[in-house]
Amino acid sequence: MLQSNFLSKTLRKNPKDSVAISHQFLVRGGYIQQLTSGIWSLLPLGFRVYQKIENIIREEMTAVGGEELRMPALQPKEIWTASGRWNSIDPPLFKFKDRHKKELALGSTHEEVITKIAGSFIDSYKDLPKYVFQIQNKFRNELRPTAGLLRTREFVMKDMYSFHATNQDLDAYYLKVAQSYKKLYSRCGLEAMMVNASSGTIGGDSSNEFIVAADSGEDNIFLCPDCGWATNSEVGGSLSVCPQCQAKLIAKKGIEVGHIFKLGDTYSQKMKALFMDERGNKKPIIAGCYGIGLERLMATVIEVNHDSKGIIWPQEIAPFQVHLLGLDLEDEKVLSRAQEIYQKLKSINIEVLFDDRKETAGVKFKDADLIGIPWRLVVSKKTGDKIEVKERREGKEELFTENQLLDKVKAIF
RNA sequence: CGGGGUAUAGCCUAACGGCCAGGGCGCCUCGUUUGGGACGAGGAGAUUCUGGGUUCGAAUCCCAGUACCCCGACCA
Repeated sequence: MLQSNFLSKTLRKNPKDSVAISHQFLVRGGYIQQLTSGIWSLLPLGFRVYQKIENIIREEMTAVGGEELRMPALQPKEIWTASGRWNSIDPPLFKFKDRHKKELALGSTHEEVITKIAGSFIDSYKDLPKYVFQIQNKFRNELRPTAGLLRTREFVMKDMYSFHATNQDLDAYYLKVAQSYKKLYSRCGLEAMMVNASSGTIGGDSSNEFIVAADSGEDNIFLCPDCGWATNSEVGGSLSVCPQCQAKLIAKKGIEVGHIFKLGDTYSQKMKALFMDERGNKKPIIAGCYGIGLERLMATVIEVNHDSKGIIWPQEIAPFQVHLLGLDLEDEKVLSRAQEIYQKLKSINIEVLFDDRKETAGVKFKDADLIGIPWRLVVSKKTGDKIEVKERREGKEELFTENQLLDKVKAIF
């Protein structure tokens, strides 16, 4: 991709009212733009990162047996009155009427819709278990959106739902999903802790949150350094000692990047999603649900992967794998050299962003730091027929020949 | 929703109640530059959020509305 073709531009100054680092760098780097409070566009650069995260999540959910589907954002009032949540869910639904005066809502979560679907196909214990997920826009009438992408009113969520004949089967699968969550966060460059959590208005028997430690986070958690037990202060209160091993707990701030629930038969009971067991008894289906907010995950990555100059993307979700800066491009020899490197990298399927703009070296370096692609290459008069290579995170510059560069790149990606 | 704050060009901002709302970034033109946000000259770009009020005179003071931000609300 040629940087001269970008729609967005970088900004020198932080947006006026911005506080969160991720908010500042995402806007300044040209990744996102605000439409109105809590509602954001993902610009081409931001959308590339988003798509990488989406694909990682899709892969991991598929790996634990999930089948992808898509449920509607527009939902009728009836299913929400059936579950008893039309007026009680928090944050509230965006509600409105269609031209026939029929009441509708924009879905903030999909337990109602999926329970209706599952109930219609699952008749017997022989039909269980089943696992489905979607990656879809959610709408939440938040009291107050905050911090750029960290809390918004419209966002994309991966929501997975599992259906089981027994609580034991749910428990086993729940652990499996929890493991896949850890793996997925790690692929995104994050270390997430699983903590005991409140189930809020989703309901159910118990739930766990995945928290990434960050001073900018708004969740307070207590963590046991010895056995790894952890809880959100919402449920744990102000504990000082681990209930499992009596070690002294550590208090930390963090960002919630996922929440999984053992719903049990909460929705199946209310919405009559029943199956017949081995003895011919009708029973409510046992369910679990598992959610991740994608834009929040993206912002959280930046909260814990940046320096004073800009973002430092982890390899797997960077918008491009390498950033090639062409300096002195008015010099024919340098220009054709840079274009040659650009084409060679593309021909071995490296995602390369080529800064071919008519800008000074300083501008290109500053923008590269801000945008945060993990590997920076420079071709200029000074580098001659070599290529300067620098890792965004480490910051040491090395001169490579073309073959050394190609070998290195093949080894990394 | 309760509390607090802000609103001046695409972005960041200045302006005691007093001349034509000033500057920086970005944008256009010309020239000089070119390894860490270059320099000079010229140019375009504003209903100072909206509506009322006070005043000889309002970006500035008052009232109302709106929008956005921050703290609070068991939120992915």
